[in-house]
Amino acid sequence: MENIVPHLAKGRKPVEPEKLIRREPVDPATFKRMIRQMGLKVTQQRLAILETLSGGRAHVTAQEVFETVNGKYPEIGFATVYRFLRKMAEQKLVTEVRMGGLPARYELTPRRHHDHLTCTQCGLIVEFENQIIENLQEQVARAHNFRLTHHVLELYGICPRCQAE
Amino acid sequence: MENIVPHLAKGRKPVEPEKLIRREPVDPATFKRMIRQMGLKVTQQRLAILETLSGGRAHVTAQEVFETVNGKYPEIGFATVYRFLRKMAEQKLVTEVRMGGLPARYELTPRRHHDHLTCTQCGLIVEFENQIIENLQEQVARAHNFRLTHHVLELYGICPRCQAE
DNA sequence: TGCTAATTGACAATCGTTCTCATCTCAAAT
DNA sequence: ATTTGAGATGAGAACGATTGTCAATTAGCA
Repeated sequence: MENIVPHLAKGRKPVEPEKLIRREPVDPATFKRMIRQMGLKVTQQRLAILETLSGGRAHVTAQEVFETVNGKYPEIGFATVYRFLRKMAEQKLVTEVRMGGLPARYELTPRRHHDHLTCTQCGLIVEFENQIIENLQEQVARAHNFRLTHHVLELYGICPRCQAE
Repeated sequence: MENIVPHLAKGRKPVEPEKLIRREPVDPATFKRMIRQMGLKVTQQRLAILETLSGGRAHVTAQEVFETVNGKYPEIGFATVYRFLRKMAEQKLVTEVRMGGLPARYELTPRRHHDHLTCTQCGLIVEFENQIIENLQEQVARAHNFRLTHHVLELYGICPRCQAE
């Protein structure tokens, strides 16, 4: 059956791994600083979670983080992963990316703000920045006397490779 | 505990009812046409759901639709509501509005496309149109050779009334 | 009016996420 | 180094939204 709610097809063929956006690994010492900065205790679990967030694919679900960390620290519970991700999101150290009704994906908050362009066929995520759009959003909020706190801009479409097929 | 995932506070005071966006009721005969147009059978349940979608608050959750319809037709099951809303969303007759991790809200697809500006304190929803933003989105997609299918633009902030408090 | 596929209601199941609580551990103060 | 207590953890139950299952019902054409 078709799923309309999720903007990504369920039985989709996954995007080629080498196309996934990745980020440079972060120095482990930095992690401790980040955790202390949040006023939290430094634990093995939290370091492992940060390591996972930093090393591989940029946009991961809580489940994916759990599974990866679970490989190294089999005793970890998924509640810990969810809890820490939430804490970090509160402090804006990680950013949630929500695509329709699908599980939330998390990324270490990048220095520069960006939005996402997602392929509904293969799940490819392309990041883009557009300051003009940002400005126009501010303008819209001002016009309605809102104080803007954040926004969600997700574009969905078919990537070049999937169009070709 | 703070909830970061939903972009709306859980224990929020609800928006004043008269501020809720409403739409003009639609002629019942139109409903039958809409249902037939989708290649579906006309049933009391479906008419009641459409009536609910059309009459009151513009943006309603599936649960709210269920409860309203349930008042008139106590035998209705919520599966019927979900099923029909999904069918209509597939056919783009209704549009889903997703705000963070909160339950999806549905509205009869309006003639003119618009996006939403939501108050994270009281849940007030303001609709806005901005053709320039739309154009820029198209431009971004083109720049990455994507064929754009749809987008989600939700702005979140504090409405004037909540700022005043 | 009778037939048949579409639709329904009841409720179980699922999925992502959060809560509970007894146990454990980091790190500040000794 | 040891104590100690707030904070963190793991296991699993609970949760809320949504979807699936299936036998019983119904719309609408012949």
